[in-house]
Amino acid sequence: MKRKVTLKQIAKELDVSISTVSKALRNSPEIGEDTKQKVQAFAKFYNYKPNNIALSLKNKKTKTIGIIIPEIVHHFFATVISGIEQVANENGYNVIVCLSNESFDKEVINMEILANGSTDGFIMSLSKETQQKKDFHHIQEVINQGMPVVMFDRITNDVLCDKVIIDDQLAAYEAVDFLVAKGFKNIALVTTVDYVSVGRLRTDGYINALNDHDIPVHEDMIVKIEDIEGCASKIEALLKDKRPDAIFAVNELFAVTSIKLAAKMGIKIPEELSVIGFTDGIISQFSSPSITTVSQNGIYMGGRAAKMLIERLEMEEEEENEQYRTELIETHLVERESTSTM
Amino acid sequence: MKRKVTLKQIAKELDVSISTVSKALRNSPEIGEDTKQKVQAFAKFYNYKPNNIALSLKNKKTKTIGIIIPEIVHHFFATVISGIEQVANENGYNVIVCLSNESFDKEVINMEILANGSTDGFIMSLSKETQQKKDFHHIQEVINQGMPVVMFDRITNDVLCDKVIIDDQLAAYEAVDFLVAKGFKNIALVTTVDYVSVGRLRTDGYINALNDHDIPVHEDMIVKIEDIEGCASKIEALLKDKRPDAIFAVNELFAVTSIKLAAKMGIKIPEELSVIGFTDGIISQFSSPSITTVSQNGIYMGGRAAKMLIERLEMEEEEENEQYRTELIETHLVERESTSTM
DNA sequence: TAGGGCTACGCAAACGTTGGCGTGTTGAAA
DNA sequence: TTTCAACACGCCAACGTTTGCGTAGCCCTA
Repeated sequence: MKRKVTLKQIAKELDVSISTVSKALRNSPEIGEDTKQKVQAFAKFYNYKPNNIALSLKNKKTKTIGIIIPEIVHHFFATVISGIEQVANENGYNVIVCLSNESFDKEVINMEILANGSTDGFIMSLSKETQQKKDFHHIQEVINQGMPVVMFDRITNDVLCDKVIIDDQLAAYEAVDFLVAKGFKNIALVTTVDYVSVGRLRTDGYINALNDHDIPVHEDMIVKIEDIEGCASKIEALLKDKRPDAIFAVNELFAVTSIKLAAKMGIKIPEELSVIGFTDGIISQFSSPSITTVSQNGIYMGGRAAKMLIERLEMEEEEENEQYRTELIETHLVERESTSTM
Repeated sequence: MKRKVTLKQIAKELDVSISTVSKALRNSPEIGEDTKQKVQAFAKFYNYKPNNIALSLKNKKTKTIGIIIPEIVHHFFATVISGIEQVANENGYNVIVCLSNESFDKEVINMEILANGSTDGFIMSLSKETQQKKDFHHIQEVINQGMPVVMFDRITNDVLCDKVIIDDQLAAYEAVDFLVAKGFKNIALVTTVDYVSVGRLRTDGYINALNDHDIPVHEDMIVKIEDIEGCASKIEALLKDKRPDAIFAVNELFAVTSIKLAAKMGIKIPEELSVIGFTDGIISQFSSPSITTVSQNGIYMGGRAAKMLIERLEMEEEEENEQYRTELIETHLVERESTSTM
């Protein structure tokens, strides 16, 4: 077992000083040709690679991005990570991933740990609990310490930083508009509880769309789901009691669950019920019928977030007052089998 | 913007030495009561937290686990990460995730970068290209340097290290056995090309099961898929030409694709065709009909891998010769709607 | 009053790097 | 022969932390 070789060992072996080795390896003109040759050959032979930790300590840069998301077993978040990782890698950064599991406390702890030198900045999406508590001191603190933060998808306006989001309200509006254009009047909404920012916005879009088309908004056509466990019964009740001719669901899971329940009740899709989901993930593609959905390009979103963070990290001091940006990612409707073509 | 406070700053402010501050904060009996009080109060006020990088450098421990997987937009891998992250966190470790995108070169580069001090050990699943090239020098090198490696799912026997796998062959055998027990004779296999280790093993299980039941194995009932693009046409040909009464697919995607294609061709599922998949993911649960599948508990698998790695990391020197283990994770068949109940 | 022991602290090394600056040696020009 | 530049290298500090060991000051005892 040969441990990693250090500058010191090379120096000792070659009977020169540590700094000579360092400079020789970095091709400094200070060092003579033959010494350089000797050092470089030796280093190559022993496969010398500088120690990242030592470099981080010296440079006060870790070349690492901290990602904090609610969960990873979720297609959208996985795609975002994928996008971040790609752009990060292209720019010489690594990513360290922490999951909050929708818990405020875990989010805080993770941030604090990573903020103590492990990362140069953060890309994050808020946990449900954090959105509910509206307590963002941990994020503010990190920003105050001079670490840039980029928030995506589940964001808050209470913290000033770069953000990457889709126009949730507009996207929802367009989805509902699409349904209205098809002639549906009895459009139900399956959404999350209000404190989830994206849920709230999508709900607003739904309401606005109906209002603009002079379709009355019935509260009992709106189902707000707290957690996935109890979702079936609520949707079932909606289908039975209200008999909507279309459903707009704010995520894939709600959409596919609606479809499955409807199928079980003998409601034909899309003939008797059209369904539109949100987030173009695996489920929408492979469910039968496949689901018409508002596509949200996670890879692109992650890539943009990474780009924004890295730009800020590599900004010169003088530019540092550049103000924060909020980037809107475009969405589009992917038409599939769950909406009728009438 | 108040930057992080260091021991040195506290020392200066309080007019004591750095080591006094350090010892006071760690409650050393060497330091007088009142000095301790003063230092601790000051540190708390300024929210002092030791710098992880400096600690890593000093202790030669990063408390970080490197994860290298082919891709993250893949339910199974996401669940494994989730399991790793959880156990890692419980033990004070963070995880740094790198994606190989099925590329040998990226796998090598990622490992080399992380091995230069960024992580204490690795948990990995091989990229397709690596399995094909059978070149594992990068892994061997890391192990030689004294960093433990735990491989999961896509492993190789050419490298000695801890491993966590399911008994792919047995699981496949049982799935096919299940189909045979239902009376099917015309059982097709949709699998990967042979160099993917798990694909190969599952194929072997299929063949063994048929052999044991004296059912002839027809090569043309076996479809080997290289990449997902061309998969539809091959499966379509199989369905049309061979008219199998059951299909065993080595992953979710192949299973759901088979089902969708069959449905398009008017083949009723499960009445005319039963399908069993592998990996109990989102797709199997939400597809219609939902898919009977061999469940592979990714969370548990990741947790076990993390546990094995951490145990080895925290092993005393003297125990270090403990030999490598390969842990088998149990699978079980989840019966759903895609297999007939006859 | 000298010696011993204890308390409470500081010094310095170490982890692995980098880079500014100081310096010994050489050779050539004056 | 003296002087000076250029070259080639080493020293040292710094990044932030921990910890073994040295020691100044004090009190107590013989």
